[in-house]
Amino acid sequence: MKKKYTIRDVAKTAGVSHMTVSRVLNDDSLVRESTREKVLKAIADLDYEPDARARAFATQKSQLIGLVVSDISNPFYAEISRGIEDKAFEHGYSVIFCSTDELCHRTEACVKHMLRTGVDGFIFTSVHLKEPAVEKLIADNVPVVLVNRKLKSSNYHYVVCNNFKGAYDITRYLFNLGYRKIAMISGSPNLSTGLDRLKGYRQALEDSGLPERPEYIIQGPFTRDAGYAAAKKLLALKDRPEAIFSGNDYIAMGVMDAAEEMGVSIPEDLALTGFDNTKNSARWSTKLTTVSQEIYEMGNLAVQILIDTIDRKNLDYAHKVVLNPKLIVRESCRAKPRKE
Amino acid sequence: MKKKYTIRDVAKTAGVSHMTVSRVLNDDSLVRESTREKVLKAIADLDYEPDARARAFATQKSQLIGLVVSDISNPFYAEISRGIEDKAFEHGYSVIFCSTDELCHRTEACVKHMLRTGVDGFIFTSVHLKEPAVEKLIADNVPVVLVNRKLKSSNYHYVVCNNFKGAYDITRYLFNLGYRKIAMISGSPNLSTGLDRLKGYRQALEDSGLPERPEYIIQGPFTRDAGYAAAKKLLALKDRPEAIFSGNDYIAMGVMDAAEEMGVSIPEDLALTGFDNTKNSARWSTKLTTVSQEIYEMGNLAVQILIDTIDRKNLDYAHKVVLNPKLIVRESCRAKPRKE
DNA sequence: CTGAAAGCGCTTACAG
DNA sequence: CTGAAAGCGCTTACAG
Repeated sequence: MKKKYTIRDVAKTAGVSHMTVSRVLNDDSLVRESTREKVLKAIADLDYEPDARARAFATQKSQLIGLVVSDISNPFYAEISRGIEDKAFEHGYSVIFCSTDELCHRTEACVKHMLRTGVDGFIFTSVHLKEPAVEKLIADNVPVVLVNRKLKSSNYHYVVCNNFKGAYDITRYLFNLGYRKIAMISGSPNLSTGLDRLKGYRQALEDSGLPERPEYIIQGPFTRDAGYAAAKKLLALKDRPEAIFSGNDYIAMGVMDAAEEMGVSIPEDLALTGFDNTKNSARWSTKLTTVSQEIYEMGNLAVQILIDTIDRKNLDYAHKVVLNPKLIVRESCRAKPRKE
Repeated sequence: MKKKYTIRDVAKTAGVSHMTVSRVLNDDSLVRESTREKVLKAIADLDYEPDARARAFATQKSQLIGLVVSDISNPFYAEISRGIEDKAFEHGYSVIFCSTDELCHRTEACVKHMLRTGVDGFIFTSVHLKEPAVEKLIADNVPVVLVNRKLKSSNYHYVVCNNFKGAYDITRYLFNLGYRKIAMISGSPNLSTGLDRLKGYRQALEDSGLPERPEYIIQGPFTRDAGYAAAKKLLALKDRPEAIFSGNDYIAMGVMDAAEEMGVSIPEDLALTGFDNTKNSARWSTKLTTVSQEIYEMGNLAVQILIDTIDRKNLDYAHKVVLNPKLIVRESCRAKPRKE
């Protein structure tokens, strides 16, 4: 690196005190215009850059947001991250990220790591219903915003999609298409997303006057493999479901794998839906009916709330933002043919 | 936030000087075991956490890596990012990221922003052949590693895929399948990836004794839309190509769109290949023959080199790592049928 | 509008 | 093995 100039070098060059330089740097208006110009010239001449670390230390603010995410390479989270990044940048914040792979001990390690790097606040997109490390931060009044998923405990800031409604609507949609044997491959029950979607499905069954059949509900991780395994089971049932609501699009992808392997045609023999409207899900071997969330916006909003919290330390009441999802109809399900 | 204890509070509690506490914190071996225990107990009792900002200031190191990326929400870059993150975490570094959307002025803004946040070094995954902001950093001896793409200038650290070879191999593969009319929809010519893949294609044509036909080469951005537009043109030619080598998988996706629209069947009427082996490209409406790169590993290696550079300031010679790509054969192209 | 003083919480370098 | 001194480069709060 080239040799670093300090604020005092600039001051000497400009013939003022270092305090005046500091004022110019911070756009303090209490500087005579001619003085400001002298200082700006000195800054330009020396190609001076203020020392970020010194400033962070003096102000007790790093302008750093810690983003704890399930997996940055998962497109869903990558899109949230982009929403977070853009808004953070706008406000002069940087965001550091850490992937947990959904493991609580990694969440804890990430938090510790970020505390050591000195973030001003946290965004979590990947919490389980219980997550001690996160709950401790909240209890300590560290600025925290949750995105996508919620904790079981209640008083904190969050931005989520109305997963209950999304699941309810899509199940009702299948019902309205004429299906009565509707199975659900739900995500993990210790995640708020999986839980809420399951609740929505159940409520829709009830409101449709359909019985809940335990063998039609399979819970597991939100993965293609889990979807594949679950579909193999469901499609092997004697009384096979006519429609499957998948807890997310990756699960639906696994269902497609299984269906293809078992010679089950979608949508002829099986109506299939997903959840999330994952990028490109419109282009899979069968175009997927699904539920879209405003993923990017969730990230955006979270940063807004977080920065408000950091600046105002206004932790008296919790921001609870619930966005509405939207049904996206594609070819993977169509009205049930009236055979018999 | 709860009230912060300092190193001096711990010292007082433990009945030692703050220097001794500092030593314990930094695993300095020159501390008597009994003293160390006293200090550790005091740290635990107060639930003391060292102040990251003060430490960064005192050591002149933030343990922060700046990652400048085209778009974190693009799965290709998200995977590189994950490779970077994991290795960084291992070494106690955090990574802050900034997306540029391939715009030079945004690269510049990101660099400025990261300099202000005080990173110890940079990783760029998205440079154009010329990128003044990056070249300036390199000239100033700031630790920098490029990943995926190279600059035109020569003396710096980089980790890339052998794009020339990947393109060469896949073009030869098409030739060996019996195709003679092979078009290429290349990425942008001011990116090293696009350029090298085009060179590989050209060399393969030459070595195959095939003439280069200008109307068979279309250059543009690495996007689905660009692929679509280019394919519309190519497929409308009087002497239509029998095979299209797409500069990346997204372009190939656009080709599929165009082919579907124009009633051209893949692989029956048109052999198609991509580049990158994008996740799930095995599951598109037509499974794509493509070239795979070790994306995650590129990120991993880059961090290794960057940290070496930061620690040793060993900038005398440049690390140039070139990884070999691999041909992935799937159903989107098959041997040319011998008709006439 | 400008400056001298004190301090943010650590670490480095030296003394013992 | 332990401690007193000085300093990293800024900003905050006060004085003028």
